[in-house]
Amino acid sequence: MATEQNNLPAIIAHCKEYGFIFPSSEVYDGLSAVYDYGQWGVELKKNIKDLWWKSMVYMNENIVGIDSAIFMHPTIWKASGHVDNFSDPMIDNLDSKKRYRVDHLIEGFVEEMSEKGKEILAKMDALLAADDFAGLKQLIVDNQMKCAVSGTCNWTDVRQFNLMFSTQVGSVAEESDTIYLRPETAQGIFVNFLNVQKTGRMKIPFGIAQIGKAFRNEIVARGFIFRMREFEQMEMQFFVRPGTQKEWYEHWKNVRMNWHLSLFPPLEGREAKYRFHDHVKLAHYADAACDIEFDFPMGFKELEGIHSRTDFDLTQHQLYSKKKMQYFDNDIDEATGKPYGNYIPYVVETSVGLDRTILSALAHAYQEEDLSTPEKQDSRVVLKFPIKIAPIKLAVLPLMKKDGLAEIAKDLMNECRDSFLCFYEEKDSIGKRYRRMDALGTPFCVTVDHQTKEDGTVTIRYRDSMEQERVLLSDVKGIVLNALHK
RNA sequence: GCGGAAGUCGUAUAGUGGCUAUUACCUCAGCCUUCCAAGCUGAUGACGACAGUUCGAUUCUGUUCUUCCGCUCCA
Repeated sequence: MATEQNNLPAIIAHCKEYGFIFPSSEVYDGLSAVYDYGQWGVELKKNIKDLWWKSMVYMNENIVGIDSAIFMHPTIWKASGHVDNFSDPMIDNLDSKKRYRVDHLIEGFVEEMSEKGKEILAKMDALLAADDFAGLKQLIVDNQMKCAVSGTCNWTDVRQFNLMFSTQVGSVAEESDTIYLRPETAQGIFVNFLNVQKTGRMKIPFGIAQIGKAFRNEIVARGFIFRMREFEQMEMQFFVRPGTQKEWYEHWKNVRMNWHLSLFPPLEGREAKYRFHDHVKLAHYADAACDIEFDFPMGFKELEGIHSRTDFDLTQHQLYSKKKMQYFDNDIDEATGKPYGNYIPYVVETSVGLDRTILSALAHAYQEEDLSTPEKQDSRVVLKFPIKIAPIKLAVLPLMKKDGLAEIAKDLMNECRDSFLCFYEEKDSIGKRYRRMDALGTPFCVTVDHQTKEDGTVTIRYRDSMEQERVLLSDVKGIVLNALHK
């Protein structure tokens, strides 16, 4: 359980005030559950993306990346099951305010019936197939199906909630021209499975990684950037020989958990911020699934999903596209002494929400520290980002504008700027500038003073400890690079 | 989508059916100072939006948008 208070409102305000994340279209009152990344948020996002990409693609010779289009052939979403599963007719009870999936309500109703039940189910299937919502409501009312909570038959009309955004391609608005914005990035990998396997001469087991936007028309989108209508996923589909999926599933569970832990190691004396949550009820495509959950300000919530998707997706695409999705495995099966031969690979998926990872980083890093002494009340807000994801790595601050200190500082900026993002500031007192950098999460500040002109040293000040030490001006770039690559 | 609550400068706040809408921090310009939010002078900037009632609405009413809390949903 989270023992700290929910500081999400403070984080949201901080993100806006310091240029990390703004409500989208704010001058027009905003757009529900859509946010824009500002000048520092975009750096944070980019750094996290790079870390993930490096750990998945660069560190594994059998994993390559792609970037597939957001627009895809409409049949893909029929094959994947999204057209059917994403658009269930729903009905609300007006007294209890409970919402039901119509098919669940009716199936629950007929559960204890025999002959009459089958009759009703047959009717329901026919009505569902015909998209006859009025008929479905009539069926519910005629049979006096009651809400389990309120016990009444006071129902709204049957409504359909399609969680996929649609748009038109081409000038003629016929149904065949309706395409969907992808609700997940995975299908872009599955439909390119053979392209990548063949052109990359990939041998199983191998993986395809992708970072990209996906869109879901959520009925309820809440929790700042936790659940947005437009969001970004970082995911990898790992293709394996059937029968080995279990061990690969366990392998990726561990690898992915360790990635999160390496980014945010557990603080001493504190409970772990991450945990696994195994799915008991599995989705239609999976034979094993779990979430990596993070202790967000609003409690433990899903950050990443690890799913063993079997051969469901590739089989479906083979069925709908009428193209073979199989792989020829030359390795020798010890049981038979012959090659494994043709098969449709099984898939283990790791899929992490980029925006959620950003929120987890913010939640982890955001701290209000009391620095009061007996003489003076004082406090600071500091973002303790790991150096690798900090938007600005180094702030260069001349103690004052005069006496040529600014020139030395600017020379240092020019030396460092092609290696990492630097920030230059000469306004206000040095203490104020340090605190401003704390609020942005900048790990290092160096101050150029008069002594610099004499002996070529500067003060380096550390964000987390607030300690300062004297180092050679010529060493500064190396110190930052060293910390960055540790 | 349902129920509840709330929207005042960038942030946090005060207040009002009627005078130039309060204060602090922030931001900007200048002076002074120079190693952890110093000081002085000045400046920018807000009643979420649209209607209605009214001589007059930021204030009352309605609608709408957005946010938060709870439900619901979560392939």
